[in-house]
Amino acid sequence: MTAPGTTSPAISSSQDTDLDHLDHLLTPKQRARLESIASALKYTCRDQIVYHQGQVADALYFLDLGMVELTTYQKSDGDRHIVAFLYPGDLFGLSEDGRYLNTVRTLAPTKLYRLPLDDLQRLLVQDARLQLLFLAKAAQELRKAQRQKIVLGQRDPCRRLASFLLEFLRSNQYYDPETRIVSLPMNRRDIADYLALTHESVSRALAKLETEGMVQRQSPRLVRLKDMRALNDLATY
Amino acid sequence: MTAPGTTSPAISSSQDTDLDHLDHLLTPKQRARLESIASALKYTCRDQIVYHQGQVADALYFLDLGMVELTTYQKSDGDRHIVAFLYPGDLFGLSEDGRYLNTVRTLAPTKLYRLPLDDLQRLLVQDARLQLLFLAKAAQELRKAQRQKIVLGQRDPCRRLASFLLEFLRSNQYYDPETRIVSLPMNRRDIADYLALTHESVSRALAKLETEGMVQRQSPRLVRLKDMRALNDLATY
DNA sequence: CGGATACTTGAAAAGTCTCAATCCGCGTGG
DNA sequence: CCACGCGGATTGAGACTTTTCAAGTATCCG
Repeated sequence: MTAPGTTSPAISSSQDTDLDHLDHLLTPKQRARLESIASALKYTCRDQIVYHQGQVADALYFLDLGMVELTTYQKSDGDRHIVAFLYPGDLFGLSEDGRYLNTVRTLAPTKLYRLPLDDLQRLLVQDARLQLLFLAKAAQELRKAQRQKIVLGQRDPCRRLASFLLEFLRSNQYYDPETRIVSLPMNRRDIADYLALTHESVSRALAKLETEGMVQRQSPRLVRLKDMRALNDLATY
Repeated sequence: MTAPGTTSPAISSSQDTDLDHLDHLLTPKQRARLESIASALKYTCRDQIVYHQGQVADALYFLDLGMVELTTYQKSDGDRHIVAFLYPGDLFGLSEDGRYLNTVRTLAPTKLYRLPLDDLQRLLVQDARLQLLFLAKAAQELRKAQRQKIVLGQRDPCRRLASFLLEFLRSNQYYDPETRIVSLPMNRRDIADYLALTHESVSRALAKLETEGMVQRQSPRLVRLKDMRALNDLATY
């Protein structure tokens, strides 16, 4: 990631990691400006709603700590789709016609910043370099969405699950490189709704990955990645 | 869509239509500036490559006329996925680590503008209001990707196909509101690679929609939308 | 008009989903 | 500290659907 002020195009910025919070790219002045319009929100427990799909959209949110899920509900209320799991450093608050497109729910204790849209727009018009960072964030989300679309295009549930597990490599909070154990912050149904499978299929896919020696289940929520290479091959094929 | 200079947040802009080309939102000065860095490209026939996945990314592209497809190839070369079909007014050129993520191919005679990244970045830093328009475009692409992800989550091929057909309502070039006929600019295999199906399944789904009275095939490439309401219900469910 | 390509349709195979029962882990309360 | 109970997770069998493989038909273009 390039610092603001360089000539490297923000639009083609490289992949971010957990540590690349927006903050680290800001000049002290930019940081102060953003803080002046931002309000910090803390959620001490999981399953809290940040906002609902269809509510009037008046702010953008910046995830600082924890994890949230973005879900979209179809007309028949039983049918939901988890659009994304967000990590620290991610931006959310996508809207259309002035209303939020998703419902945002916390999966863990979470800290985030709320940026009112009108204040933010004023700020971004004043500070074009700061705006470039937001443009880069948008590009990052676009890449993520595109990747996820390709994952959903795979027929084999094992491939989808492998891709899903490998997403956690970016996370410092839910993946321990020492033990190579992923600590899943969501249940099987959430994973299923994210990968467009049933929760039974998720279980079966995980069992298959285990019999093939790619992973090892310590407990339902703790999965050890045994053969990273094989998982990667399966995911990217 | 709001004109530049209003206080309505660009990030929450409403849905665009074919007519909402970037040009229409520009001040004469902005337009002149963009033109000064842009070079027009014309493709007189289909199946032309604009750029390949993996090439060094040095420009953003603006689609003015025609249609292009964005495809991503997996390691094994038989496996491809069509990420998006782009309409006039769409922006493309997404990259990661300085290289394009997709291969872009024309599906019809096409006119587009090439905007070199370094020139563009300079311009966007100078003109923060112009940059807001690009931010809005990025948000629009993000909405599109999210919708498409939900479509791929549907199991039923008929639903996916219904969503696909309804996407053409936005297009002035490939949909005629009078006769309600969609003129498909791509073959069954392209549709299949877009919807994550086989081309046989696309055929069968189309046949099923026809027996159920929702559409009528005039010829393989010409599909009349008979029951718009039913199609919509099927797609959005 | 002819050839090649694209499209449609059919039958068998493979896979996931549904429904159901069982198992496990975790928190609660005794 | 341990037993209990609840929700989540796993596993099994059958129904259903899509894919695969193959053949036939239509369409487009030279």
